[in-house]
Amino acid sequence: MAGGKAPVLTPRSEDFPRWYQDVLNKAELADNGPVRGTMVIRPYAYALWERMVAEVDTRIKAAGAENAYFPLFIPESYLQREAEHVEGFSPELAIVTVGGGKELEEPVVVRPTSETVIGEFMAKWIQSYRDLPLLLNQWANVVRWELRPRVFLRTSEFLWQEGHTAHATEADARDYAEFILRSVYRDFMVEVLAIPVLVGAKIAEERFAGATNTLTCEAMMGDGKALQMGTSHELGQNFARAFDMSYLDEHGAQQMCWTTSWGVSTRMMGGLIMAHGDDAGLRVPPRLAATQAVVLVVRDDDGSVTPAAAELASSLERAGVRVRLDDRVSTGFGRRATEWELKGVPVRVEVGPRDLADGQVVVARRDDGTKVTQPLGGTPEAVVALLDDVQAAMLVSATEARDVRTVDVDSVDDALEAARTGFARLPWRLVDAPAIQRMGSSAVTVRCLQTVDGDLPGTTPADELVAVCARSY
RNA sequence: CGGGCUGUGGCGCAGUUUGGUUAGCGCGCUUGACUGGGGGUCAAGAGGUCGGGAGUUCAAAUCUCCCCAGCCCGACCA
Repeated sequence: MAGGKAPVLTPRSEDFPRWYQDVLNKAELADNGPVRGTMVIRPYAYALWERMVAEVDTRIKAAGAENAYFPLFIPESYLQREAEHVEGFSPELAIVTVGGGKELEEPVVVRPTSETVIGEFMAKWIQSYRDLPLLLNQWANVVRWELRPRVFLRTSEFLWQEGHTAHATEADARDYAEFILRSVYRDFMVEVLAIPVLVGAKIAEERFAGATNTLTCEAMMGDGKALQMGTSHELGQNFARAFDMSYLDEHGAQQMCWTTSWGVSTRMMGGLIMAHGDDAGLRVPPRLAATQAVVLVVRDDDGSVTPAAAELASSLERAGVRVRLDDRVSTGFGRRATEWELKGVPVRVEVGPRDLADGQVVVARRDDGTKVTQPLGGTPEAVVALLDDVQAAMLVSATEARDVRTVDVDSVDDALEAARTGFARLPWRLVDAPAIQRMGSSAVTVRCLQTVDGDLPGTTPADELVAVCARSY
């Protein structure tokens, strides 16, 4: 009991990838699927994903986009209409050649992304400048055959949201791509996930296949590596030309559309785990949590504790808390406390006979592990307030953890050194082709370009930009 | 595609070199008792075509051959 008990998880500092695997298993988040590279998302993790979907979907709708659904199967010929697009995606395509027992005349591709099908239909729907902008989104699964899969971070099939828009002008398309990045993605990640993200532009080599500009939200994980959490692309007129998305303007002249696409995926689950997790497991920020508080019956010898705990859970629910009652008193207290910690439930309310006798409960917060006693009557208000505190504290600590590992440097050598443990901010003018080569051989890449004060490049001259360099997932 | 390694209850492994009776161990699971404020203790259980096939042998997890699957490193890719 005391002392020499094996840790619940492999410590993060000992073996980070192993720790990640342990969290997936012990917190009952996911399993590997039977086909290599696929994953099974278990109920607890799926509940978190549903919360992500709800929050992101609300923001997407506020940005004016409407949901629709396009087919899983795409004619192979569609992909081929945009040269860079097909070149970028062909190595990771899953292609169906047999259907209904017969060889297909034209193979169909399992969508790796839907620019092409959606482009085809947008072209059909857009006739006039009055049809613009056309703002669509779909929630779907996509398939990109992966050789080095990792659950949530890189799987052959994953769930995501892909937005596709068409605009009358380049400026309008650019503004919208930026708006999505800032007001949908960054806002969600910072406000709900409590993960501070850098916004920036990808360098040409890292752009989406077929894009003229790729914007990104980059987060730092607990081991100092970067994770691309979301992207928003300006597609210029590449897809508009390939699919003939054109319209008549107010002067009766034919014009070509400008399009964008943007997405976030189940990869965010991996980001959540690696940005907030600790040696006791996952830590879920309250605004995301499907279960914000668990009321834990410590023990119940005379049958009086469970009803009191249930009543407390009801009052928490009435106060707007997403709460769950754990009255499995036949399982040891320690076991259950550990389980909820592994799952990262932000607040745990412990109720036992001793507490009831004293007219109080013990309230434990997951983020920093502290416990306080609380008068029974005032618990709902206290928990509501505490959830806000936890949310704020998690963002602060994640931001501090990132900033401590972020260094301003002025040489490639120093950047390589700094990238061993975190992010290096290097003047972009110092990054020439040989420098990219050198960094690449150390698995370091330019994650994004930003202005000096951390904003999107916009029209800032290239030699005033900062390149954020890091190892990445 | 090249090199290396591994397949044994749900998970992690031992046993294979030197064939030998009912194939073990830890975790998990079931049942019960005692417990209970941080993975509690004890006891009794359930669960295995030893990756697949062929062969050698009185006898194969163990030796031989073929096949399959997975993992790691390299290459490639993002």
